[in-house]
Amino acid sequence: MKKKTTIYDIATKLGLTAATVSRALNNNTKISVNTRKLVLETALEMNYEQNKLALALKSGKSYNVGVIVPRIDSNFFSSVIRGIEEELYPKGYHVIICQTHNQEHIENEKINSLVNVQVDGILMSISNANLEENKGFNKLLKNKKTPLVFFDRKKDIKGISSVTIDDFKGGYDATKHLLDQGCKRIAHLSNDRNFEIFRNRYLGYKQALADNGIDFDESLVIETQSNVLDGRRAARHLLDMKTPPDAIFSSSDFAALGAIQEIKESGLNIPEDICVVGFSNEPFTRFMELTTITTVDQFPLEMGRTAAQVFLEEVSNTEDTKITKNVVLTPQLIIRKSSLKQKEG
Amino acid sequence: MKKKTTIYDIATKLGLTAATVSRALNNNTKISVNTRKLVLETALEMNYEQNKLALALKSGKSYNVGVIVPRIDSNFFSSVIRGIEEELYPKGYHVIICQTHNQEHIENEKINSLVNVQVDGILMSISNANLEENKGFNKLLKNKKTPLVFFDRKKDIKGISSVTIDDFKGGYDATKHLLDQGCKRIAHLSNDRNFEIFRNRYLGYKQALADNGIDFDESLVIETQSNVLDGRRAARHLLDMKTPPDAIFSSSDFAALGAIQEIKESGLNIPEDICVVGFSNEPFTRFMELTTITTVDQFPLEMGRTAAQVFLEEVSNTEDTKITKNVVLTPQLIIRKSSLKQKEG
DNA sequence: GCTTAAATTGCAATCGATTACAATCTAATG
DNA sequence: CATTAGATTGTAATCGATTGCAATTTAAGC
Repeated sequence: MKKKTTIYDIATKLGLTAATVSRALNNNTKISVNTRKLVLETALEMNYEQNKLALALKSGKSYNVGVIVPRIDSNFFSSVIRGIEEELYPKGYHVIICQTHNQEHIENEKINSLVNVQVDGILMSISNANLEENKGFNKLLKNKKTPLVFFDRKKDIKGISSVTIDDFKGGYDATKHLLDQGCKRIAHLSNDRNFEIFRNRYLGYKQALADNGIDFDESLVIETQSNVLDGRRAARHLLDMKTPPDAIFSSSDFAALGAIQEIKESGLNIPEDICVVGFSNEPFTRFMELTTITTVDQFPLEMGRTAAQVFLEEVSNTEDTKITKNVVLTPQLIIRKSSLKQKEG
Repeated sequence: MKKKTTIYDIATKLGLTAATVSRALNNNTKISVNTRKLVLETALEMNYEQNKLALALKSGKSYNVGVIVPRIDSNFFSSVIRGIEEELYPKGYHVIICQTHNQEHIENEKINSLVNVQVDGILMSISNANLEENKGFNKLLKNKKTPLVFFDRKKDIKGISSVTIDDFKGGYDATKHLLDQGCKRIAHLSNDRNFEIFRNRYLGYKQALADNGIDFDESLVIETQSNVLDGRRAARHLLDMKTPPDAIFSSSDFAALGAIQEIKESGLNIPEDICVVGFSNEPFTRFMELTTITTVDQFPLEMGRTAAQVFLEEVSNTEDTKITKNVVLTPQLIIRKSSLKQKEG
């Protein structure tokens, strides 16, 4: 097995120096036309390929970017990652994937690990609402040369860029839509509101109620994980109330689906008896046969692309002052059967 | 901004040599207990972290593994990747993601690119049925030091490991199930049979027919892409036949969904008039309200884990002879409403 | 106290590419 | 023909960690 050819091999063959070969290959400093031609030809003929590891060591740039998400096997996160990969690969970057499974200590570990392999930047959706208490994270913060970009689940920290959607607007629009449908008693399946995204959806919900003269009723807000079973449980609880709600706005499509299943099994009709709105525009919400689910699209592909662009801007910034961007994408309410009552007449 | 501390910094501080520090840190050659203790303490105190890039250059091992898939935003592939990441991270590897979008030239490029950054191995699901004509791929083949593991969409190439499911069995079981339901005229939505997986599902389908005395009818096999629209088109075509089929076995859940939509809109009932079976156990097949979809589970998480294990075996193999493993997982037919006729009585 | 083996530690090369600085060569000018 | 600016190329250090071999120190044995 022959080893890879290096610039030294080329240099030896041509009676030159590695330095000259390097310069010729990089089209860089003044090199005579003949030498350059000769070097390029020989390089081609010897199948030369630049050793990226050597380059990385010398330059300190690995051309790797780390992406940290709670999990990759959800449509939302995999779509974001798709966007990131598509945007960064053409610029020469490779994308390293890390999952946290929503566990703080794993998040810590992965941050450390990525910093340790000298990624040129980290794009992440946080799993730990108290990220600032995180040792690895703080080290990253101080070390300002490695750009950090939050997407979706961000934390509002000075000097850190982020790409999110306007979750407040998403929550507001969803709720307003339910009000427009004539609903008066709208429940909300929230999630851990230590995370900005869930807090903002909740706040949007509250504001929409307030703007439309509906009293906020805390008993109608239920903290729910993003899964079908939890959605069912929450719906069951709501249906068992003395005065059940006439609509549910869920901050998760999965929980919305669970709610729909529970409601239907109770013999109630959607949207006639209860309207339901989810959040994320997961593919299955469109695939439902009877009751396609109204939801809020977060444009994950776009979010990934944008996060990547922000990273590129930061990493190519040569100024002393750090660039910080906080991009907020606009969500879109997608109205489907689960919340659209027949117009009369 | 202070730079990272290196073994030289530690050495200087202790009046030692980098070599000694290195050995002390690696617990390796004989080093006096005192020196080791001193070095370890100082390293801790100076926040020393090994520079992985330097290590990578010296050792030739990057501890990065490349994963190439057609796209990441499908439940199947993202689940495989999840499995790979979970298996490899504890062993110190990072996972680099590449998408091909089923385009040969992109696949080529990404293979080259990964080899170029000296990944320690590549796990891939091929996009190009003629991969052997691929320059970058052949270079990889000759260069036997970098393990290559196919998963799912493999090519039968000597010396290359693979992890797949038994697609023949998957196709056979699905078809047999339909026959058991009393179906006599079973159509098959296939896909490009230059890929082994689709060819094997097709062959399993044919064999099940043959074993049960049903004549194979080529006009009932339709080549279909894995998406809803193509499934609809194929179903339309089948429904328009003089003698429409009484069952459809689709090698894709998405195409199966499209078929179901088209069939229902034609006023026909599932499974009474036409039974439908898909392939992959995509989440939505379980979420259908009226007609949950019978499908074949490919255990993607397990597939990813296994592929990673095969890689680990290959990479830790010190023998001269290359290990080659071809693991075949067993698929599982999951029977749901779309194909289960009411038992009489 | 001297010899010798064993235990530690140091020296220097290596992995490949880049680059400041020095050296050499070319050709033009007076 | 000598001088000199400008064009090329070479020298050597650098990025950090590892490791074979040499050198030194320590301890043991007589």
